[in-house]
Amino acid sequence: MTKRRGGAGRPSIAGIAAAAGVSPTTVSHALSGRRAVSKETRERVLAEIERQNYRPNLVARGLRRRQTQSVALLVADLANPYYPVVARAIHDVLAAEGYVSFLGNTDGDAGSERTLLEEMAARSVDGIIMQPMGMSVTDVREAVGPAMPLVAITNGAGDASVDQVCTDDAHGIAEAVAYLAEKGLDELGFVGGPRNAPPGPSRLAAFRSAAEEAGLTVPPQWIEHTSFTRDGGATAAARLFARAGRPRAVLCANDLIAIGVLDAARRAGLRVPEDVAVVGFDDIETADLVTPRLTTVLNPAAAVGEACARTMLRRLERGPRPPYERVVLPTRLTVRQSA
Amino acid sequence: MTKRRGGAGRPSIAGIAAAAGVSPTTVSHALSGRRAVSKETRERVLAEIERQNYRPNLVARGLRRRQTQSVALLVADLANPYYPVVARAIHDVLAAEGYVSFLGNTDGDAGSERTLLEEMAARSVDGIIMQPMGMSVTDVREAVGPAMPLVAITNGAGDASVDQVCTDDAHGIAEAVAYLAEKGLDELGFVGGPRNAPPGPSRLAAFRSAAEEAGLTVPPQWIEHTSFTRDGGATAAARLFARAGRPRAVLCANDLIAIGVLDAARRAGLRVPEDVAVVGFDDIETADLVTPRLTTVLNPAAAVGEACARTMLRRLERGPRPPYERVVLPTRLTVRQSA
DNA sequence: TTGAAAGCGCTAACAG
DNA sequence: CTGTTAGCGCTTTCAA
Repeated sequence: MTKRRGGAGRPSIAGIAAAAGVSPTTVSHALSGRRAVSKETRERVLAEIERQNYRPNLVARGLRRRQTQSVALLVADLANPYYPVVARAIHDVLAAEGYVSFLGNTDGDAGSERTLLEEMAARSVDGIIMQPMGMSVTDVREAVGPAMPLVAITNGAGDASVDQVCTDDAHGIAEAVAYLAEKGLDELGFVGGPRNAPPGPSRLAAFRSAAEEAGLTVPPQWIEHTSFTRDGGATAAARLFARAGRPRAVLCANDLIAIGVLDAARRAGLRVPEDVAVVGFDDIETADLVTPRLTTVLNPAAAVGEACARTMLRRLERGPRPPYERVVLPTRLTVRQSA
Repeated sequence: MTKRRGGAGRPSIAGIAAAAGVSPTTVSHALSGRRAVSKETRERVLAEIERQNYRPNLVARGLRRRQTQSVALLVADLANPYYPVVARAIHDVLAAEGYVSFLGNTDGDAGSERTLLEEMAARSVDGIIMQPMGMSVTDVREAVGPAMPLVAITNGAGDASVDQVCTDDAHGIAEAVAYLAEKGLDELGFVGGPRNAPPGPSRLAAFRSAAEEAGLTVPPQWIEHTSFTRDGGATAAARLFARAGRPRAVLCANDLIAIGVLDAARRAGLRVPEDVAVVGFDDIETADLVTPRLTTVLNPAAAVGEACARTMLRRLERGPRPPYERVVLPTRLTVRQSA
């Protein structure tokens, strides 16, 4: 049924206007509703649009209107099961409001982050949602300029000129430490993420202060750093378990690491939780499927995504002026079997 | 450091041209290299670009060049762990070639698929990669017109005017059936996906013919249909296990379903694999983490993504003329504990 | 090696 | 209620 014009591509507004005997302006307004159009005219126009199967060229519209109805979503690693859930929630909320999403994978690397940020800015996206890993929130703001709507997924403090959605990681971690302490497991280790990439340091800091709060001392050799992966966790835990004297419980900066720790424990012949208790962070779907079922801190991924999208929509409506929002989402301990 | 122009937004090519004392044309060519520019002129232009921190407006460029260096990726459900892996691979390959990805979530629904397809076409993406679920491959081609580069992720036959990347599901399923038959497990059940959505029917068909090949008869009541989710699998398997007489082994149309079947078996007090063997499909990361570890057919997600991206790149280079490609990727049985 | 002019397809300002 | 004109920021003829 599709009608094609002479040699060129899709039908354009000019073709519709000519065929309907009106000006392009009128076609535009019949479509957008931004100006009154008489019923008969509108019907004639819409009929012609239907006949030619016309769809407005959104690139041209974007150039003219100076807004593209698009949002960039920059994540560290889409293959990490936490992000797809966030991404899906963001996508769904945004799509319902007529926005389309660009997806960018940064690998948590500052260089890639900067490149993608510039790329997206050059594409005139209406906003950017990202979890800065290599860059600081302030860096990000500087990179995209003061006018770009920006929602950062963070964890903890920071008050740059950016809207933030953050999870109260410290609360869940404190809950976990208190839970372990109460069980008499007062020799705690921690397998954290990379030394400098969020949310590694902040979760470690939360762990330290929770341990202190609980009156526990944590020897430095029981704190390991690794990547946010299963293999990373396994390797780090292998080091931990190889030492003379090992912790009775290990908290991990995310579930993938924790699953790796379970691997290492199995290989080292340690029973979980009898010989060593393991607590994860995130509560990805897999956490409930491993053996033993993973006790972990629930990080509400879908809620984070939804909050990001809604915060972005509000910002898009309000324009770039302060004040900036800060949405804090709770985390809480989910007790299963591993601790 | 960022320089901003008078009242408006980002610096434009005109501003650079004026400041460098050349025409916009020359700036454009200094940037694109599509025409020779004298060394001195180029350096002057580039210096000015640097000074003003100019980045070309890609929306304007896209309108003019009639290509946007963007590709749409339409998946059924990003939260299904299979897709993030595909998406990441696609993203990485495409990004390396200077393409950016739009992400769309269709929920496997024909309406959403059509809407997103039109949206992406209206945005003049250079190509679309999708796994059609509600729509047929032919429908998709019709919806976007003959000129749109299109790579479909499919499973099995079909030769519409579309490039296809498909996995040889039948092979892996045949392997699984043969493996079970050899073990003497000749009473087979199947928990398939939705009746009409790919890859449900094709995997069921593959199962049927493999069973026939192996000389096994499969009673109709041992074939269940459900959604591609853990809950769906659990519900379907509960029905299966509630019947008088149940299969000795159950093949599933994907791993999520299989994990649901494990749930149901546990609830029904059935041991896996002793009372009932379970085989999944996809080999998502979780398959190796559940208890018992899931025997499943490996569906090479990252390879699928990479093949999609490379096929798209070739198509982008060659233009819309036939012939169309068909890349077939192997699947194979991965034996663990559940069967 | 460079520039002027035209125009991608749309919408907004202005005018009636 | 409708049309004319101008131009978003870029690239591409065409001409020098």
